[in-house]
Amino acid sequence: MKSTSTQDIAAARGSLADSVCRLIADEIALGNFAPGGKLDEVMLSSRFSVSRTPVREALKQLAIMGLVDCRPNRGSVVAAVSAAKLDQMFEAIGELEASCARHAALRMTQDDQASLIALQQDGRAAMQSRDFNRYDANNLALHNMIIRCSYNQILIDLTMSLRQRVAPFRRTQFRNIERMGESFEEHAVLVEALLAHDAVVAYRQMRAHLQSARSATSRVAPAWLSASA
Amino acid sequence: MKSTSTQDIAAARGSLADSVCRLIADEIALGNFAPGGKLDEVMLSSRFSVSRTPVREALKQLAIMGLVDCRPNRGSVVAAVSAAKLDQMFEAIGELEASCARHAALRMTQDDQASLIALQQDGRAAMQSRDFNRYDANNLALHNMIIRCSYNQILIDLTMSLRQRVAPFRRTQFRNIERMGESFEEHAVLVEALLAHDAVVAYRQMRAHLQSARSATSRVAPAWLSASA
DNA sequence: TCAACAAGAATTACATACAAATAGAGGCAT
DNA sequence: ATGCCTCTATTTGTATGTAATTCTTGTTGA
Repeated sequence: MKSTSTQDIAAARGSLADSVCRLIADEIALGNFAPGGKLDEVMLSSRFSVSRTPVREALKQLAIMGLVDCRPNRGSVVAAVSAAKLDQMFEAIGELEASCARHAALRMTQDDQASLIALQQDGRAAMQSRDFNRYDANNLALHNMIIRCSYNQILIDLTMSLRQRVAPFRRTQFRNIERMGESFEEHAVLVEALLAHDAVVAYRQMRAHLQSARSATSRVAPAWLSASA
Repeated sequence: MKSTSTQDIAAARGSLADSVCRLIADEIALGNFAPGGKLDEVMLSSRFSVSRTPVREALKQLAIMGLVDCRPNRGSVVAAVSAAKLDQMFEAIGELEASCARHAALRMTQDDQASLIALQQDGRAAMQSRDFNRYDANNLALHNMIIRCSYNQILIDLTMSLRQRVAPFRRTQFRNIERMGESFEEHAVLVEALLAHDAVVAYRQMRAHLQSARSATSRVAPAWLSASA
């Protein structure tokens, strides 16, 4: 598949390395590069029609972000995390998003609240029409909204970065109607707390919500988890 | 000053880029490179006796870590953060360390507890002898200990990384005896909660502790904070 | 037959050369 | 005199070449 062409590169402003970095990150998140798979520099450079230098810089950046594992003199592979580490990631996301929710409860504006209500209604519609994909997208949008409403760019960056990092391992947990309804109910309590500026409940509810989402996703226990990482 | 020579580079195993990355990070943390100051690639490469390639890769990595600001075609500068952003960083650290404290309360081993007690006693000695530098070091060690005791490598990495990021802006807040005593008392409550496996109090106390440390440091309001970042 | 060693192939790491873009200074026009 | 434009010099971005390390494979010995 040649979904990424030279034009994709040129379109992005800034250095080629950053563009390549984003492109590889997207491919990883989309699952086109399997975890554990080797990322050959010449393969990547020919794929994106650039030289090896920006590819190398991109790989180094991705290593810092935790998406690839860069072994000295031995090449780079897509970071394959152990089940234990994936669990730690979900735990950390829970902590971060819960903190975001608390701050969001205290800081979100009227406009934010309106957007939140709109998202919730969209989620309800998605649930009622049994549209798993739509609900999944809505779930993502709702969480991103709450994260942004923390109005702490550091927290936002950390949380989004970590979410991106687990993206390749995250298959939609909404494959059955029960989980979707459960999720919607949890969202409802959460949104109510946020609208009421109830920081304590918002925090606790977000934490509980991600806990149940965590156990829901952990059941789709996958082969692409490495034994040791 | 030629404190960093070729030998420093050779000593570190692994790629030159990673070594250069660490060296630059250290220089920044130590304040040898002032926030906002330009990081000329040829200057750095001659300083560390390497070519520009590993320097560039190191700068890219540091940009991801947030220590430098890499502007396209305009060079890299040491990340100068605004007072507002610094405050956000302290807030985020508070959230992360509080989460670590909660997990530490539930997960720390007997050995961990013994180490914690030893650290607390060392802190008491430092306070009683009015040794600000020693107390500062002890404070750092105690916090690092608690962070590690979360036994969640993701949380540990995120927290340590963020702490490193604010390091250049952190001057010791223990310049008066009152703050030191205050800090020790807060630590005492915290340690007691940790030893009792009281997650709720440990979380709350760590959060409160970092809050007061934050206001203590924010008073040494510095000139090297950029107006806009 | 299996294990260990050696040689070759492939891939990464680093350096250097070249190209492109930006910032600053100086001149010109208004 | 001031604002704008252009030219130049400096610096960054990319490409390619060279050296070093690792992985593979084939051979030899037990």
